[in-house]
Amino acid sequence: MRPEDLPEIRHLHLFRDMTQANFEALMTSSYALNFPQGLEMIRQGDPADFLHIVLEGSVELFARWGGRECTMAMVQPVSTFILAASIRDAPYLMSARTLERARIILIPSSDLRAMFRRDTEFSVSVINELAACYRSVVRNAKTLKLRNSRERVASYLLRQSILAGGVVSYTLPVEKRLLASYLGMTPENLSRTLKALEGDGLKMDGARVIITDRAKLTALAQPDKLIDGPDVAGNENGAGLPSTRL
Amino acid sequence: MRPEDLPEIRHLHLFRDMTQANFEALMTSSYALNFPQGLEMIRQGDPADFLHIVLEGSVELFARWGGRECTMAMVQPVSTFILAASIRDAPYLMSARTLERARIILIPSSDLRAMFRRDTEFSVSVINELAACYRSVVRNAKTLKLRNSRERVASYLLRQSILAGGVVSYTLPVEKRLLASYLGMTPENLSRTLKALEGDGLKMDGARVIITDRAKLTALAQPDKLIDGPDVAGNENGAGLPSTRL
DNA sequence: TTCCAAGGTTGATCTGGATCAAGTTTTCAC
DNA sequence: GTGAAAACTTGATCCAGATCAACCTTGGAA
Repeated sequence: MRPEDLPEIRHLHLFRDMTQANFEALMTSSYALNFPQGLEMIRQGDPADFLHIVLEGSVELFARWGGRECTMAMVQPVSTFILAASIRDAPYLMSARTLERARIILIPSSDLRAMFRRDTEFSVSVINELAACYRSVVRNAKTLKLRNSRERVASYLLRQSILAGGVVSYTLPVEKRLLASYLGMTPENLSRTLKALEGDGLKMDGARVIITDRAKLTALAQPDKLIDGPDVAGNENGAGLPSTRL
Repeated sequence: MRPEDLPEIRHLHLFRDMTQANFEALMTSSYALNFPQGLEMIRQGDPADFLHIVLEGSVELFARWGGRECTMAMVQPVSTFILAASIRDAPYLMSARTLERARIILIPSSDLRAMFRRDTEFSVSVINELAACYRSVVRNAKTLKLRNSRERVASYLLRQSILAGGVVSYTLPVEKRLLASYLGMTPENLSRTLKALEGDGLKMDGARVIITDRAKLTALAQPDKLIDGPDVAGNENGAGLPSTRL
């Protein structure tokens, strides 16, 4: 691991409050790996031997069943992922692959489990982190069950604009095919939906999003604190399924 | 609270490992309530002032958005629910109503948060519980995104049969309209789907499920450890979204 | 610079599941 | 027991979104 990696990790909510000694202990048993683009570094079903942290690049969490596959989340730096599996010493429920060249920290799950028995502040951080992850997936499930695809697209685009600081225009952080899968629809349908949203306050130019009439788009998306966030408690971004940042 | 309530609560994984003194402290600030059927005791968006435990009866967790509503989980005794919201001191993401007359324990969230700073074993239990809840919702999301409604119905019915001990015949634990909403479909569609599954190893008689050809039904449902469980680690049943027990 | 593969769009068609509208059965309050 | 409301079923129809197929666009790699 590079020395400059440490402050970035230490800055995460998960590791912020533990003692320096314990943090260093955890880091000495950890190591960093550089993965090429498109590498599947976690296969669902495998034992969760490591907690992962993305330092650079980005990662897709996805699920397979039978021949089908769907995107469950995209993880951007700096964030942890698959915390729950490491903690329960259980098989990964999702697979992970790099979306681009990525630098990943691996922390042995067993060290993690030993640590939160030793460091109370760390265990409190883990609790907060897990609770935040849980709420994040619940929000996700709510969107899937309560909204149709046009509403999911509109609320996603608005949320991204807000996360970027309320900007009127921004570039999609991920490929459209990936976004489509995340939103539970086909690429074709996303393409058509984006086009249909012109006239409802949206304009697309390639991967560029332009909100031409925020009021109109908002009326359609009906954003909701309890689905689109933000969560009240300071969640930061060390989350497993950061739907709000996707 | 009645004295006979205590052992039942103490038996939950969440409270099993804390010291007796701390358990008693937590219980003295808690109280029990009896709710009539159909009462909405939690409204999404309200502050999560209490952790809830169902001792008797059953509870539906559901979500609303705009005019729509959907069932997110059903909670059977003895289980906790809305743990994550209490811990984060955040608004409930879901509403809850009694499905029948129910006896509920309320534990003040603030006491809960204070307690896991004092009792390490308890904080470990909370961590395990939250991780289990998280994985439970992820499984749920996987079913919703990867399976069509027929597959969701078939795998649900098989899972129930297995949870009941691999029985060939059992009674649905909940009303069909509720089950339909939980499975993300309309009552009409559930009704038709159940009928269509006759000939694939299933026979319905009112609320009674009869598995006439397990192999055939299994081939159709393609049950998967990573969706339908059980989880490897001993999860018991003190979970927030116990999809495996619904 | 050119070429090719992958991503994206567009159109035509199909279909799973929703919706609407009657019935029928069950449940439960009186 | 009886009546009324709620749950459930069944049929007819509709539509959102999937699928299939063709084409265009973009971004690297040689």
